[in-house]
This record gives sequence, structure tokens and C-alpha cells, in this order.
Amino acid sequence: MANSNGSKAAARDKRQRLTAAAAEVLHRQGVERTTIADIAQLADVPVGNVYYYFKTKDDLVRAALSAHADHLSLKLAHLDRDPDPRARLGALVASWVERRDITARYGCPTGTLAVELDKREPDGIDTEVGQLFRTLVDWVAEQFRRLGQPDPHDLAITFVAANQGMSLLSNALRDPTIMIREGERLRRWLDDLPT
Amino acid sequence: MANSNGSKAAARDKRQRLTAAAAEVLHRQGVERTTIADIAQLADVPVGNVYYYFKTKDDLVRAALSAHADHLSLKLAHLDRDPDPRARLGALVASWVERRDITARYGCPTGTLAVELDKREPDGIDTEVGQLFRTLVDWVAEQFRRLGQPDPHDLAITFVAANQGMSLLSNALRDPTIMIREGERLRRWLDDLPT
Amino acid sequence: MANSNGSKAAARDKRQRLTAAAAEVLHRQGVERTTIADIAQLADVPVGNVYYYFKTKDDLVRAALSAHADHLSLKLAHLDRDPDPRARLGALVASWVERRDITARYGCPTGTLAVELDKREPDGIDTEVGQLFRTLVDWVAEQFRRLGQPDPHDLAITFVAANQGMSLLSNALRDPTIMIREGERLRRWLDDLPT
Amino acid sequence: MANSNGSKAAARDKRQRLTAAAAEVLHRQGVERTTIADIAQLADVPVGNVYYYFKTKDDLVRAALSAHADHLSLKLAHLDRDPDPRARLGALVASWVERRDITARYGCPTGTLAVELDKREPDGIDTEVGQLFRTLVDWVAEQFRRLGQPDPHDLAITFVAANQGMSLLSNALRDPTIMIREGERLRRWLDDLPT
DNA sequence: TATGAATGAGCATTCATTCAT
DNA sequence: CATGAATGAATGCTCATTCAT
Repeated sequence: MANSNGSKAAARDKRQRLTAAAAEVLHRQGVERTTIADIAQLADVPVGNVYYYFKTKDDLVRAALSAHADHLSLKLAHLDRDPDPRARLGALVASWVERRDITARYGCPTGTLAVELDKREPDGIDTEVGQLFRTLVDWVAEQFRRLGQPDPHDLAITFVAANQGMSLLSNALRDPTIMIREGERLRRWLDDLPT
Repeated sequence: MANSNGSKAAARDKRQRLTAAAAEVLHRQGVERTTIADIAQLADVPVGNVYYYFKTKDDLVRAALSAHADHLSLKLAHLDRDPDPRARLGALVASWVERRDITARYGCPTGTLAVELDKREPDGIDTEVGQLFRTLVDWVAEQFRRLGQPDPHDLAITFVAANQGMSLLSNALRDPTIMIREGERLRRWLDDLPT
Repeated sequence: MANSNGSKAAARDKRQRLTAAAAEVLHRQGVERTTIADIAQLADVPVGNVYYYFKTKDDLVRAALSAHADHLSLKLAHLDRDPDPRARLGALVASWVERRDITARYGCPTGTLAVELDKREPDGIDTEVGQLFRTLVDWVAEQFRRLGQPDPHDLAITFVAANQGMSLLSNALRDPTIMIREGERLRRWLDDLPT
Repeated sequence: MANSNGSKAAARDKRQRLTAAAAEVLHRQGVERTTIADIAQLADVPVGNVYYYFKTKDDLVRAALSAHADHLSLKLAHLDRDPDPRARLGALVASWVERRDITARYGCPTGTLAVELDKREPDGIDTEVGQLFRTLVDWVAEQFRRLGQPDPHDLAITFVAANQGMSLLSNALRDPTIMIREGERLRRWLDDLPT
């Protein structure tokens, strides 16, 4: 029993550890500068063993991306607890600002991944990063819709783009305060939305 | 005379060709996925000869970045011909929107370069991409200042971040129309600025 | 069990083979003229695999040097079996003369390595070749001390230098007989030492 | 006239400068670590121009060796002014000791060159370094002959080998004082020679 | 002859992926 | 499943030598 169940648990655990390690290292070092060995080491898994969980490096990258997607789903589900759409969006902004130091240092995990993956998959039209962004945009759009805004989807694009823009700039300029000021602007914008 | 000058001109030309090729290929394929051979081939220069003009691959990357910086300077100088700051900013937005198809396919050259270089130079605080962004932000801030806006620098950050955000999203979603709609929003925003 | 131990043994064996191959080829071709491929080929190891055992070419060079150092230690230990210091030194000389053909063809392994490494590590003060020579000089000095000689260390320097000198000359002149005659001179010198 | 004579002089001068530069840099950096560009730069000659004076790198190396040979000839001619063979040999030793700092840092120019060239010309039986050593050995032998010594040639080998040995050791141990002590020993040896 | 530029072969090193046990 | 080891293709870079002018 310790065997069948235990090893399955161990396997799930290893896969999990590898995914988490990948998400972290890929964020910090970038996809191309990260070796399988880097990830294996951080996950404390022997290199040769990685391939029993992920066929290729791309698979690992995808897993890391999925991890970010899962993280996003969790966050959105958490935000959904608040019934007020405006508050939800405000909390989303707050979560962005909260991560300002990491963002200023390494950029937005999703955004930088999107940039790198775009170079990797020259013909990928319907990419998984795209899906992630779509999920987020859709959720944001839904909030704007509930707020009775016209063109909620466009507003959502603007909103999500604002995060990507301030993240990229704060990273390029190594200035976390950009996130603070831009975050305040977004919140003001939310508050000023005509009802 | 045609000789001595000719060869120098040829050399300058080759350097120029290599720089242009680098800028183009690095934009399309990304820094890490681009080999010196790729650049050499596009520039029609034998691989070994590249190193006569650029000591290292990093040098080539820097040259490509400089090319972008030069391009930006030219553009700003061109915009400066119009005395109206609001019109200047509007024209800048227009130039962004104009490039929407390339942006949707490969992202903003400067933005994607910023992301990649951040992973390459783990400790680079005062990077050259940073300088490029600073130049742009400063110019934009100056226009807002002339328009009598409070906090022109913050507005400039918002403005530049907007471009990066919409570029990234339109790239990730492979949707050039995002650039159109966001561009229009920016122009409306400019027009609505209180005087 | 044959397994786990077997692969470790195989690994040790491969490392050993690479070290031996390195020692041999580096002696014959010199450090700079020897490629990793040369060593790999002689050791019958795929080139890419070499780097699993040695991170860099320098590492391989160091390993070869260590092999020489080990060889020296063994030889000295063997000589130590004879209780008579004079006989020990005589046997050492004999071992030098024995290798005269190889020496005339390729020089003294340690001496030529010392020359080459001196050019490689421009600032290496306390080099490993230096250590090797120190070990030898110290051992020789100890013998002279036991023989009751004054300035045993100086005598040891003279003794060791004599080997390097005759090795270099016999190599440059491609004349192994130099080793014979100089060897005899050294032995006579030992015999004539005042007690 | 400034032309024909001047350019010939300039050519001779350039060749001379290249030879001197080669001798110096090859001694310091070693043959393999020295590039044509290194030599050209030190000689203040454009790289492409080097090949009008020396067809190949080997030619340059040979020229440097010839320079050392010329230097030796000059030195021996100078020593020949003293009619006393013993004094001549003593003065030769003194000249070796004088160069102790350079020797401790870079080795004996001829000796290190001999080692490196041996690796370069795998089949060179009658090498030019050999010739140089033969010249020296013959001259020294002649002095011993005049001193009425038996086996003057063997003594000469011993004498020259002593220099190579102490040079190599003082270089490997980075200790110029070895040259001093060994030099004194050689002089004592000369003085003690039976007449 | 003079010279900047061109050429191309060669080398150390990396790394994703596979294999043997 | 686990794991250390194997494999080989790819890449940045160097440099002696040659060429065009």
C-alpha cells in the first residue's frame, strides 16, 4: 500500500515540484537561459528522471505556464468572493502592485513568458499564453459588463494591457514605484467610472 | 580616392548591413534563438567576417539596440517639426498603430528586447534599453508639460506603458486590431485632456 | 550489485582512461596542440562525454598533471624501500636514464608541462607544477640530509635541475645518449660525496 | 633617393622590428598563445603587411629564434675578447645569472622555445634550436679543451644543461635566487677544475 | 609595397534528449 | 520508475592566411 499509493503520491509530488521549480526558474532566468538541469536541481530531482514526467523541455515550459494559469484561476476565484465587480478589479490591481518588487526585477511572469514563447513557436497562432490572457481579459470584461460599461471587452483589454505595460516599464527601468503610481491611477480610473 | 574612400564606405556599409540584419532577425527570432550565422546570412557577410566588425554577439545585440535608439531619435526629431505637443503625441500613437501587423506578429522591438536582455544581464541595473525608454518617456513628458499638465512624467509613463501593454497583448493574442482600438482610445484621451 | 558497483567502476575507469590519455597526448603534442577530440579519441570516449568527467580542458590538463604527481609519489615510495639514501638517489637517476628514449623524443613530461603552463597561466604564482617540483626537491633534499651533507636543499635543487637540463638538451638535440652520460656523471657525483 | 634607399632602409627596419617584437612576445606568451596580430601590434606594423616580410607564422618564429642565435653569437664573440677560457666561462655564467628575474618569470628564451618547437615540428630531427644549442655547446667545449680538460664535450653538455635546468626550475618555482646559488656553484666548479 | 578587410577551417563548450542498468 | 552516464548536434569565437585595391 505504501507502494502503490505512496509512489503515486511521490510521483505527483515530483511532478509538482518540477512544475513549481520550472515556473520559478523560467521566470527568473528566462526560457532559453534555463537548462533542464537547473530545474531538476531546484526541484531536487535527478536530471535523467525529469523525462519520465515531461517528454521535452517544451512540456516543462507548458507546465510552468499551466501553473501560472492555475494560479490565475485561483486568484480570480478568490476575487469572485467579493460580489462588487469594482472591488474585484480594485483587488486585482492591488495584487499586481503587491508583487512590484519581483516584477521590477524579473518582469511579469506571464508577460515575459509570452514574449519568449512568441519567439519559440514561430507559427503558433492559438498559443497557450494567449489562452491565459483571454481568460483574464474575459473575466475582467465580465466585471465591466456588470458595472454596466459599454464595450466591456475593450475596457478589459485596456485594463490588462495597463498591467503588462507598467510591468514591462518597471522592469526595464528597475523601478517598482512605477507599479505603485500606475496602480493608483488604475484604481482612480475604476472609481471614476460612470455608473 | 574612390578607392580609399570606397573601401571605408564599403566597411561602413557592411557594418550597417550587419546592424540592420541584426535588428531585424533579433526582433523576429529573439536574441537567444538567433545565431551569428543567421545575421551573417541575412547581411550576406561570411560568418567569420562578422567578428571583424563586432567582437561578440553581445556587441551585435547592442548595435541592434542602438539602431532602434537611432530610429527613435529620428522619429522624435521628425515629430518635433509639428509645434503642437498634442499633435506630436497623436502622431506618435499613429506611428505605433501603423506598425500593428508587425507588432502583432513579433511584438514591439524595444519591448521584447527589453524582456530578453533582462534575462541576459542578470545584474544590469542601468541598461541601454532602460536608457532608450527613458529617452522616450522624457520626450513624452516634455509634451505633457507643454500642454500644461500636472505630473507630466507620470503621464508619460502611462503613455509609454500603454504602448508596451497593447503591443504585448496584440502580440500574445495575434490581434492587430487591438492596436487600432487602443490607439483610438489614446487619441481620445489626448483630445480630452483638460487644458 | 554487479550493477551499481559496475557502473561506478566503469565511470572511474573512464575518468582514469581519460586522464591517462591526456597525460600521454599532452606529453607528445603539447597542451596547445592537443584538442579535446585527440584525448577523447585515444581514450575511446565520445567527445561530448568528456565534459561529463572534466568541466574544461584546463581540468583535463590538471588531471594529467596530477597523474604525473601520483606517478612521482609512487616512485618515491618505491625508492623509500631502500634504506640507503645514496642508493635511493642512484635509483632515481637510473629511472631517469631508463626513460631516455621517450625523453629524447618528447622531453620530460613534467618539465615540458611546466614550460607550457607557465605561458598559460600568466599570473599563476603557486602553480601545481611548482608543487610537484617542490615535492621532488624536498624528497631529494631529505636524502642529502641523511647523507650528512651541508645545504641539502641546494644540492637537491642542483640534482633536480640536472635532470631537467639533461632532459631538455637530449630532447633538443634528439640524443638519448646525453641522458646516459649525464646519468653516469650524476652517479659518480653521488658516489664521490664526502661522508 | 629618399625613395629607393629610404624604403629599403624602412623595409629592413620593419623586418627588424617584427623580428624583435616576435622574440619578445614569443618569449613572454609562448608560441601558441601569441598571434600574428600581437607581434604586428608591438612592432607597430599593420597586420596584413607582416606577410610581406614573413610568409608564415613559422617564419616569424624562426626569425625570433635566429635573433636569439645572433644574440648568442654576439655574446660569445664578446666573451672571446678575454683570452682566459676559465674567465670566459665564468662570464657566461654571470650573464645567465644577470637575467635571473626575466628567467624566473618567463624561463630561458631558448629553452622554452625548444620545448614549444618540439611539439610543433613532430618530425624535425635537425632543428634550428638544436643548431643553436650545438653552437653553444661547441663553444663551451672549446673552452674546456683549452683548459686541458678530458671529455670537453661532455663537460660542455653538463655546463649548458646546468643553465637549462636552473632556468627551468627557477621559472617553475618563480624563484630567481636559484639562479644565483646555482650560478655560484658553477663558478666554484670552474675554479676547482684540475689544471 | 601597403593595408584594411575577407575567408574558412578549427576548437572548446553546452545541452536537450536518450540509454543501460 | 529511477538514475548516472552517453550522445551528438549546435554555437560562439579565434586566427593564420589571403585578397582587393
